[in-house]
Amino acid sequence: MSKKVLDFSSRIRILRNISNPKRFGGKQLATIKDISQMTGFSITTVSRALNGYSDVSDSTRKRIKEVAETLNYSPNGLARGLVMKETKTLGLLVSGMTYKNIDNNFVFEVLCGINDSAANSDYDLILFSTNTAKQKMKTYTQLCRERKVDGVILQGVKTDDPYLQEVLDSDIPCVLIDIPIHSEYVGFVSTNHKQSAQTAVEHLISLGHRQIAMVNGYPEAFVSKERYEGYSDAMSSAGFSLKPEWIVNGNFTEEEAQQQAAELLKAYPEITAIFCASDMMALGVMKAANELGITIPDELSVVGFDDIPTAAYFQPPLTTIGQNMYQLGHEAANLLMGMLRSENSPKFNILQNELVLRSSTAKPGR
Amino acid sequence: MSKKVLDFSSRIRILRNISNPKRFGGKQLATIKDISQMTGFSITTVSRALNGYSDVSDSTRKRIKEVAETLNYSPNGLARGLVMKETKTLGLLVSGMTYKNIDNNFVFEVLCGINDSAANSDYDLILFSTNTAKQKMKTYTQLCRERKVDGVILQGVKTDDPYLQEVLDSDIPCVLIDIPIHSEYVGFVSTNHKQSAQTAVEHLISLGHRQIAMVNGYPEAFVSKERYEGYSDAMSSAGFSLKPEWIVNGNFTEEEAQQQAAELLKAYPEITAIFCASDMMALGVMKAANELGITIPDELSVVGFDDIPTAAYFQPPLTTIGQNMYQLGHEAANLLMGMLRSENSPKFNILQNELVLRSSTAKPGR
DNA sequence: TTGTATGCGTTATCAC
DNA sequence: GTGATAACGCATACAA
Repeated sequence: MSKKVLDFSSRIRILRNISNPKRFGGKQLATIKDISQMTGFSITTVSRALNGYSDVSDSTRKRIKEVAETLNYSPNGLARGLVMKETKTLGLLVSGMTYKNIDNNFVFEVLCGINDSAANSDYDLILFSTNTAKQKMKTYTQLCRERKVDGVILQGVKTDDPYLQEVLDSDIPCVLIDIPIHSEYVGFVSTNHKQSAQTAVEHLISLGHRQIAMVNGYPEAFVSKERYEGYSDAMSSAGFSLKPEWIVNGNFTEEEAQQQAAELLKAYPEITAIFCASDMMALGVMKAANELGITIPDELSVVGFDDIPTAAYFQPPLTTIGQNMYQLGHEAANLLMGMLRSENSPKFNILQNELVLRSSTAKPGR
Repeated sequence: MSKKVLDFSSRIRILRNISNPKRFGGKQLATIKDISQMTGFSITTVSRALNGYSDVSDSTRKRIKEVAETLNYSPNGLARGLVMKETKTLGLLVSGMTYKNIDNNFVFEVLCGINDSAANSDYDLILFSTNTAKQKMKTYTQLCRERKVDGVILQGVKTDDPYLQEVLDSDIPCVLIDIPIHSEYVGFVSTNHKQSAQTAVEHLISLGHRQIAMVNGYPEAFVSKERYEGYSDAMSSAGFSLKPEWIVNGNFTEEEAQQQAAELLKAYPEITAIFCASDMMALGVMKAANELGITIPDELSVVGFDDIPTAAYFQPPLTTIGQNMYQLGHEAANLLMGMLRSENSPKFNILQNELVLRSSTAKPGR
């Protein structure tokens, strides 16, 4: 029995050398086993020496580290992850990383924030590259479990995404961006959308505007709901009645916003200001106004949301609500890593936006 | 002997249930072993059934798939990678994913292209989050080997980066963006920088300009060398002498370009046009001109490079060389995956840029 | 301080 | 068509 085993294993060993089977990086990489053989110490000792355990003599450690160096040893993260139950990777499930979103810095800024945060830790990021076709095969949860990420950040998923609930129900630590849910394994980051919207509208009101319309994103989005509430609160507080027909959805795209705004401005020429739920939609509104011969800000004031880099270059430069997306990503990653570190670390964080005054708003004229 | 083994293993098993040790996702995840036990088939059969091997009966496969479904089974990518020598992940070593680069869509577009390409395959992306501090500890090669990526895309690394050579020397399949090196394991993608620069300058010449300066990036960058050559070729071909003092480096930043341009324009008021190696630097140049009371394009023509989204909103809108960064990323990923698939797949790809005419260039006036 | 033995979850080889 | 079993590279409980 014992003999047979030896025979078999040695046969394998020979085969392995002869046939040079497929292996990582093409050629054979050094393992702790190799170091063990070269130094004469057991793989246990090698492992502990390399991992900085105290119960190994200085001379041994020195020798082992030397050999590791000369062999150009790198630990195998897969093997380590397999036994450690921890991979030091964060999953990123980010919508909007596709061709048509290229003009939208939003996602990139968040990404930079996450990346910078991870760079200061020992985590790497894994970007789940999925499209609608692939999504049908694997749920978000499956992606995370196969890759064994320690936690995941979700950005741009819709509140009614069927897979979202599955992630929330799972026990994968998770941080949501702009979806306010927190529980044992779930946290979130967001900004004060409602209050910011209110501030934006109050700014218009303080300028003397009374006839203020709104171009929102789409109703299912959490941020749209919040921004709408801010708008309506500001209007109500000022004693103005809400006109449902003055609130349209531009689906966060420039084109739809332009079209919606054109109809709005034609049907209700009394409108003197429009609050938009994104800068790109504000751009659409400005284009619509332009085509109708309405000058901004003299005849129409426009406020955006986001403060994308381009907003400062619009004609006229756009007054908008500035969101610090970089910080949002940064906080998201920090929050997640905190959750991974301890049970009772904070589960959410709400950042404050600020009104950026430029030249697209003025007193109502004409 | 045999008995002792059993004793020990069962002790472990008990311990494992009692102490509920740390495990992925908090709770126990189903493995093929569990499926094996529930169905009564061996783990070998389960593995083959799940992986679609033909030598398993239909009824068996059906049963196994059923149980896998109810157990909510997901394969463990770590274990699989360990034995398969393949992880289906591509590494991304991208510089410029940090706070100060937020305004630069360049990186994001490349990323989108890579991401979209990966989305149509079975690869995921791993973003190595490194900073200067961490870089001192681990080389790019070490990062790749630890994570066992199948290949890596390098973007924004400098030609003189000490770690670059190490990656090239390693046997990790690798695609470089804008560094023209190819060998057995190395490929690259780039655009026709030199010819595009030439085209840009020829455009200025055809407008009647003779006194054309250049604001370049920094000398070590491959793209800067190429763009300089395009500039000098165009000048030489037109019979104009090159004035070294008219060629300055703005280090690809708006600020430095602005400063350099200011000095240039003050020292040589005869200059009627400036070719810039990036749009952000062109913006700096335009600001410098503005401050000196030089109007664009009447008194000074400016051409940029990149065609970032904002360029169309500059005042005046910027004439520039349009690079399709999305496509660049897309091709990079495709190239790499092709190399992973077969030995003799193409190793490089050079995309064509195009001149985008806007309003920052005109006939020399004054 | 060091070594032995076992397991992490999967695939591959071989025998039946 | 199915099942033992070795192996991937590493970490760890325990014995020595």
